[in-house]
Amino acid sequence: MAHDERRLEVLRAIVQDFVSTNDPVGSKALAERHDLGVSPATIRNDMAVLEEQGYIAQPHTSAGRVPTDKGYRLFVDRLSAVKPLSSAERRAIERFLDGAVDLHDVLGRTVRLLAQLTRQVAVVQYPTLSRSAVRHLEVVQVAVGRLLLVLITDTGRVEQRVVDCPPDVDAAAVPELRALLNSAFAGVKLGEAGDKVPGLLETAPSHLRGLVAAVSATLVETLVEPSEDRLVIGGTANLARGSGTDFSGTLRPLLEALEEQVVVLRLMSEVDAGTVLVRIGEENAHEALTGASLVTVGYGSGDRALGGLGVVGPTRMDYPGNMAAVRAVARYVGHLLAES
Amino acid sequence: MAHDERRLEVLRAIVQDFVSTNDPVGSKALAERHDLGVSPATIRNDMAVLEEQGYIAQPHTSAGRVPTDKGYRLFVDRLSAVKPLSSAERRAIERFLDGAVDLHDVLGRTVRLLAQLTRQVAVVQYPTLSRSAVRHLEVVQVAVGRLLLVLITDTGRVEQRVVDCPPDVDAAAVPELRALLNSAFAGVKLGEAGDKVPGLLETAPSHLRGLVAAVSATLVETLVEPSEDRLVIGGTANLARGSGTDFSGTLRPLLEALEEQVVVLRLMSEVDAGTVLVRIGEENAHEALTGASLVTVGYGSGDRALGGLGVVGPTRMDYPGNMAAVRAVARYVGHLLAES
DNA sequence: GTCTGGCACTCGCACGGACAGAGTGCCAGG
DNA sequence: CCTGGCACTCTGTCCGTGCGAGTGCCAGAC
Repeated sequence: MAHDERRLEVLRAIVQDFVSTNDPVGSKALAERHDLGVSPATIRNDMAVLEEQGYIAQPHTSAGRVPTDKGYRLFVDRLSAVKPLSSAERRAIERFLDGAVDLHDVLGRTVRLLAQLTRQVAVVQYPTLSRSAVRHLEVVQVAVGRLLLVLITDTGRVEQRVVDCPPDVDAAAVPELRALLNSAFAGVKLGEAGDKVPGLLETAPSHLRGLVAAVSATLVETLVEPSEDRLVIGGTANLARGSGTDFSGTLRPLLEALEEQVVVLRLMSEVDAGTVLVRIGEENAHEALTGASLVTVGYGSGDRALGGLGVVGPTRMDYPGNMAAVRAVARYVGHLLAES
Repeated sequence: MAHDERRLEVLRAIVQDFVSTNDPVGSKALAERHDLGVSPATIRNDMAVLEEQGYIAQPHTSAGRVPTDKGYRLFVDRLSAVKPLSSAERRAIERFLDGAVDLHDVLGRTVRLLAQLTRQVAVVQYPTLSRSAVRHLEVVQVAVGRLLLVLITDTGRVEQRVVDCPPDVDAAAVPELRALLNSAFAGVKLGEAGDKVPGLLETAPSHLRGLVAAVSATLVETLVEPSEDRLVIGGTANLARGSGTDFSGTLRPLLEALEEQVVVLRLMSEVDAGTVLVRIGEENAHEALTGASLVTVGYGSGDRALGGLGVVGPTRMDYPGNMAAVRAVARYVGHLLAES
């Protein structure tokens, strides 16, 4: 039936117009800006149906129509063509990310890049520790009875903890301990590090056993604990754009939720590498995100995602553009981390 | 002269009232809320003088008076009594900061704490590398022709860089290199690390010389470079407080300046440990900060400041309270870093 | 059956005048 | 030198009006 076809076309036009102008869009303007081949009156009929179905709504009786969350959802699922990035954007990605000196730098650049490309708030998660593997463990005696444990993962992440130990540990024990830990944990995914501890304790020479137990405990407790995952956030200035028409009263809770991190981290934990996930308005369980949309994707080379990244913005956002940007950046970051 | 005395009292009252209510304050309200012992008419005369001297201004002909930047300056310099923290606040500081597991955690907690105590945007600088001393240098071979250099400072900061090296480096060279670097750099302030390089190169055995040169170069270039200093920012949600009366149109540039970091870092570099520095409105050279005030102080035990911390807020802020909070937190953080 | 043009209707919003309130400056008297 | 009183100014607000945008519906055309 050609009707449904055109009705969807109308919805698409409404979304596009509203996203670019931020004004409720009326039948007349629609007919002028898009050549749908029909008159405003016909469009009005279609709009009435779309409204009845819950895809659009009018803020006031005599204003134009605005897409609802449900309308955006349909748009994202069925109506938006994949928008290829411009070559300028591709070049910007390379220029921005090449030359990063360490993981912190990579993620910092990534978040700035994403914020700039999408003009939204960008969020990048550190590679999840539990999915990273141990590249190296370093032990340094920093004082009597005090060891510093440094963990370096294959994703370039470096974490350190101070471990208290008996004061009678002599200098020779440290290299021994280091060797022991590395042979036990090197290459092991951190999520599975806990399983290695019993075996390690058995094979450890008796004079080191207490030490190994203490260090392993710290390793598993404070480093593998996934709640420790970090987030880098940037581009919050973009929230204050558009003279505050979006997020008029909800800006503060949103900023709070972003700083809290825990909400966003939970959402990030659901991402898959390769599949861009879009959450629109009310679809977000958390109240502060009710008026916002998230576009997220996992990054990481190969199988499982190392972490997530994405953007947060008003429901009135350029979904195709943001999805394309997020996907492209994630892909590039994945490659970057794989080579290092 | 009793006149000047009372005039300053009036200014103090104006600042206090305006800070707490955010309404231009008139002579009548002043006479009611503070017992200055004189009538509104007399206060009006004083206010006229204060206005002529540039300490206060009226936004509209028939509105109350508002302190100018100059007025705040006088208030901060001469009129504000040091406000001791409540015991609840002291306890909050301890509760918040104790139990931090590493430097990142300490600074993260600090920024949240400051933001919460002052209800402003909080800013904490990582300990400046150039003033930190090397505690330990670690070298790990992560691949053929690729070394990972990890630097641990006495302030608990950990930085790492990848160094390319000739592919023929054998496994035995790594511990040798590590020992060499540590004996040369341990305890050395990073700002002076560059001076040690020539001596190190001379004493190094010839088969390691190339390697040592490459590693030292990376160390000095990318780690000592002070521009690399980092900032932690929190509490930006507080900017959106007060229904946006402060920072109405200037919110965005301010957020951008904060994210840019470089502006704030420059200001931070001027701090002294122990002396709280207040910069008010137009006193800030950078345009985006023109409508804001900064309260900063250096932290660090003993002589020179390791880094700075402080808050950013509207010129209409509780200076005594924020100064007290900033000072107390800095002192506590200084102790915390000294023990670790 | 479907689309189209026309028409009456409903609101929101911008404009403008009136009004009340707050605050000031000034002046004369204590 | 302070005080009470008074006239003046200005802003913010409220209300009524007119305009424009947009809709819904209906009868007629293809």
